[in-house]
Amino acid sequence: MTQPPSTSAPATAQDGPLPRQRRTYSIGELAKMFEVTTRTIRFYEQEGLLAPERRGQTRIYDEKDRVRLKLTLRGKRLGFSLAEIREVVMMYDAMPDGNRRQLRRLIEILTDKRRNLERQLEDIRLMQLELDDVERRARDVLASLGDSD
Amino acid sequence: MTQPPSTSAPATAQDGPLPRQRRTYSIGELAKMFEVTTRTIRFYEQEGLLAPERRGQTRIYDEKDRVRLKLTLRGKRLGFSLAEIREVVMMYDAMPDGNRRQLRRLIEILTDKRRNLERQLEDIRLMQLELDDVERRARDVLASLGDSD
DNA sequence: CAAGACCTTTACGTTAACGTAAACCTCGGC
DNA sequence: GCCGAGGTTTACGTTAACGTAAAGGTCTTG
Repeated sequence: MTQPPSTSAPATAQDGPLPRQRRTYSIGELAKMFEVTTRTIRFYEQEGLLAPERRGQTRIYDEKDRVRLKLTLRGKRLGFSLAEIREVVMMYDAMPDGNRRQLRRLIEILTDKRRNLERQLEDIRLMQLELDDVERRARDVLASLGDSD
Repeated sequence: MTQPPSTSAPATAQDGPLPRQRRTYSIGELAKMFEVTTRTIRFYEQEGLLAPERRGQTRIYDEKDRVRLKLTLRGKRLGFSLAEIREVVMMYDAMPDGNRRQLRRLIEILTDKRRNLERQLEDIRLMQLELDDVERRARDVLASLGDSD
């Protein structure tokens, strides 16, 4: 790295409503932090999951962006598509001035996701049992191999 | 369906080692059973995850095949690739006459998968908290909307 | 024997989620 | 002044996991 990890300019006295820790990040920093490529991060922006500020051409990410990315990647690990993730994220953002219909729709989606997670929990439980079984057998065979081969 | 659900011919007296329930399935039956297309099932075979017998041209699936398919689909729901699933499945099959190196490798893979599952468990827990939070906020906003709108 | 219902193979099409390459800008340090 | 480490856009390539015809075989039921 050529520059020290980017921090914003020290807050002056008359700054806004106490921006407690106004740390910012470059795209490269985030990439290393989450072990993804910069391409991935730019792609997520293109897909409407991130919207960093710009200093000239350069993207500047703040805390909110970092959290977004974290949640996005977590969703991915759970097998959600970017479209699904965006659906929730965008509705969350639009929530304050959402109308009844939108809010009910959001709650509906959330319920659905939750059902999904419950099923995954069960799947994991079953899968763990399977793995236990396979490993036990493998160890048995290994032991029975004794000192031959 | 034109034919009744396929069952094998009634076992004759001198049959093998007591095939307790020798039920068989057509590709269409399995497809309905698991809510996938026949294309998917044929694709899994092509990828080396299934190997049904043939009666002429037609595929005949037995209990073992059905379980395989079930496990495969469960793996998919957990975000495993077909390649990963095949890796475990094939090693499992090759286990009895596997050498030490293969067995150790299998156990290694299993440990890795298990780590994966643990992480998913944590991800799910966190994701559930997020969803709870979002839903709570949504309900708050909805309530605050009172009778307006 | 014709119509369905089911099966088969072959093969090209599609989508999501990036990878990869080219060509360029820009800043700080030697 | 230029070099290297970062950043940028544009655009074509790739992979997994199927979807979607098209063209044909087999059986049974009216």
